[in-house]
Amino acid sequence: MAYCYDYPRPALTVDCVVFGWDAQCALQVLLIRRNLTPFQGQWALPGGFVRPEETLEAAARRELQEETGVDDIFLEQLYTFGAVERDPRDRVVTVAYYALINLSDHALAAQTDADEAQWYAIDELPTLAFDHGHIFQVALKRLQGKLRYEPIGFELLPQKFTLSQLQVLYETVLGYELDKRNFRKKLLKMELLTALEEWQTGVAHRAARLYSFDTEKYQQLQEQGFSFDL
Amino acid sequence: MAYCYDYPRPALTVDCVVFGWDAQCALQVLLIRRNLTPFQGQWALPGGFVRPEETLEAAARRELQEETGVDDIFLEQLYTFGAVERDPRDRVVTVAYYALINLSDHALAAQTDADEAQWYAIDELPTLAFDHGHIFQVALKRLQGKLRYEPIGFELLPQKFTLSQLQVLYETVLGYELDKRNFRKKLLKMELLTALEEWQTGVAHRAARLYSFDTEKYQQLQEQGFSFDL
DNA sequence: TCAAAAGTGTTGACGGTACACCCATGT
DNA sequence: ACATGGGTGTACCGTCAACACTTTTGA
Repeated sequence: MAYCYDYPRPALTVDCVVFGWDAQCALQVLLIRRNLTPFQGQWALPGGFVRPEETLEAAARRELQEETGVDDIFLEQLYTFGAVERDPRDRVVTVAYYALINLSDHALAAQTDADEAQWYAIDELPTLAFDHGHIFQVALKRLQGKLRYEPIGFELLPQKFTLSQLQVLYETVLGYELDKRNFRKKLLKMELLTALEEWQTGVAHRAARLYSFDTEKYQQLQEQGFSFDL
Repeated sequence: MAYCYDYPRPALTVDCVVFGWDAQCALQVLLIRRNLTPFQGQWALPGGFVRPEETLEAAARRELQEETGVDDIFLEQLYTFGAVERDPRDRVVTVAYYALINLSDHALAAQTDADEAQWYAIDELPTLAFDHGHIFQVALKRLQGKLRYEPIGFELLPQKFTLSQLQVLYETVLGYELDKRNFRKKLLKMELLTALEEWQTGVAHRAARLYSFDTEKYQQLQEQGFSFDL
């Protein structure tokens, strides 16, 4: 396609806030160390320029793959940031995405370029380049908001999980405690969890039953007007 | 600022889905007739290119002002649309906003350029240019979703309104009926409405009391963790 | 046998829903 | 006087929150 519209164009990038959940039950964010100016050497969200022939989401997935080896994960558009001075060198508008991933299934692969990628616990983040600190805050707030009324917490857990793991996830992300009995009652009544005939292993106490989230059932119920609510 | 990043750049526009509510209690959308190719002569959402020195929201407000004379209204980012072929001539990414306005207070001013602007009832929309039909659908769904848990319905009404007007607004936008007594009880219990010593005029029956929405009180309550819920 | 987490029910309070009639006003 | 919408209360039911003990297992 030709350049039909002759106006000066802001540059357009995508940036990803990738949330990970590990076996130590801490919420983490994936950062990369920049090896280009500006902010060379500083930590930043993975991201990069949108190419002319790819959609925004495709650009986000490509950058994630290139910079961190992460593939095939939950990814959703967050917000588009367009402050004029957010990049000191040029006008750059960025479409931010947030992603959810469980660290037990997706180890960080070797990166294809020289950037260093690393997980940081969300309460120990270094200072981030550009307005990435702000973008992270918006993403965290969105995650907290969505957790209660959409079943996205399961994206952070392994496919098979215990109810306690799920509860700790909710408590950690939301930042407050939940009653064990009420939590279990509410979840099981929704009938979205499949109780497996499998149990937790490697623990020094009674093993908990494993469950899996029934995506198909959720879609069915959703079409009938059901809406998830923690 | 110089062009520091040497990549081909998609063009960047903003488009606005402006919802209006009129005295006939119908939800409307503001459209303009295009006088440029592509889609010349077709109806489209108001919008245009983002200039290098303005934020996205500023661009949206400027385009609205230029094309429709509309000023100083509720405006919020909706979503960013980046399908590769959404503009047949060039790669154009658009950041969509939605706006709410009450038609009794804001008549359509004379437009500063030659575009024709017009309100359409949302169930009688013409075919729209580009993917604007899709953008409108997304905006409508967002409006329906937000109406229930944020007090944005008041943006569509005049500053002083009756409880029945508010109820009709909710019923129309949400698409289902509400119980009069329960609706009033719930709203008044929130203590967000100020009962005025003023009454509806020009009706051929008992005049209803006018209320106004107390924005300050809402902000106070919000800081204390209160959340609006229809 | 001890430690550590798994698993399980009941009660009281509150909020949601359903529902019908009289009142005020203008024509 | 009549037509039109304005305005009001109660009873039932389901959902949410609070709360403590027994069971299982590995060390």
